[in-house]
Amino acid sequence: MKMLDIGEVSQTVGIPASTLRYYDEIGLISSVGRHGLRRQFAPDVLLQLALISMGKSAGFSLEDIAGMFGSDGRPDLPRQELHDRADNLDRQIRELTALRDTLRHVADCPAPSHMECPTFRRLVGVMGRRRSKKAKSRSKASAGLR
Amino acid sequence: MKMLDIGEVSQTVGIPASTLRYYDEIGLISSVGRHGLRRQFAPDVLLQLALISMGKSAGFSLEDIAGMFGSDGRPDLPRQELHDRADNLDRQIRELTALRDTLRHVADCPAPSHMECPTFRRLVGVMGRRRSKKAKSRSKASAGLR
DNA sequence: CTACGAATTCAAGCCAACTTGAGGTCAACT
DNA sequence: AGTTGACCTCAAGTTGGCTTGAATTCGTAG
Repeated sequence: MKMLDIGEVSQTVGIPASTLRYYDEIGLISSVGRHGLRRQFAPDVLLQLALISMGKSAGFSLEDIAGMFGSDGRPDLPRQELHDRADNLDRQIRELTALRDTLRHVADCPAPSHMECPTFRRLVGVMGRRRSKKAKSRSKASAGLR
Repeated sequence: MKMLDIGEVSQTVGIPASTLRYYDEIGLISSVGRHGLRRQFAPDVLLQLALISMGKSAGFSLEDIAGMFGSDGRPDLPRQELHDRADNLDRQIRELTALRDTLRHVADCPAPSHMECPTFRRLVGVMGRRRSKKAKSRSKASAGLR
């Protein structure tokens, strides 16, 4: 099995080696051994890093992400928790869509202040409703509160 | 015009008063005056906070968000920049969707390690392609790199 | 065999985004 | 007039996620 050293991984995924070392340190990824001093990574790490990147972009903390997939590929969260997170993502996707539309609107709408523009207010209104607020219970990231 | 004091705003949107004060301090929102010592906010602030919340959930920094809408409701970014950000959001939405699906899959798939599951690999593959890497050029937030 | 360059460790530093705490002010109610 | 409680300021502290720097260790190419 072809191993990668940190430089190759870094090159490939565009993440600094220092960051990869840090991820290794906190157990988010793990090297399969050493060649001399040098960490050797299995190719799977590239997949893991893609996952991590997605997770971060969803606003999850590194700790959360570790819990979802584990550095070994096994999640240590119960199924229900995972489903909940997926549901939160659904909500977040809707919000992002609204934000995207709002941004496009703001870019094109000639109104001097958007607070007065009905279209703007409607777009923002998409997310107006307060959700049940039990959200922050566990890890905070799920509610995008960071 | 009915003004709100910080406690009401805090209550309504579920953001601590300390945070609102902080936002005021950095100019992300602004109070319309004081009643004695107390900041008074126009009701519009609720809309702004909704926007801010969406922006954060998209991974934008507070500074970025300020640039997009301004505490006055006027963006101080050029239209093109706003459109670019909207486009980035599109990409991010796709990633989140993939992550959501992956999460659901992980919750339900019986395979011992997901690295071996083809469905998993395909899902993650949705985002595999490196985008042109010019991404981080300006503010870093747009690429969801934080 | 030696030099090179890529990797290593470890401690310290940095930034954003808040939070906390001490001590003070003020409006409204009794 | 006095008490209450929500608000205020300002400085300092905290957390997460890295980055930086100095001193060191290797493997490989010449």
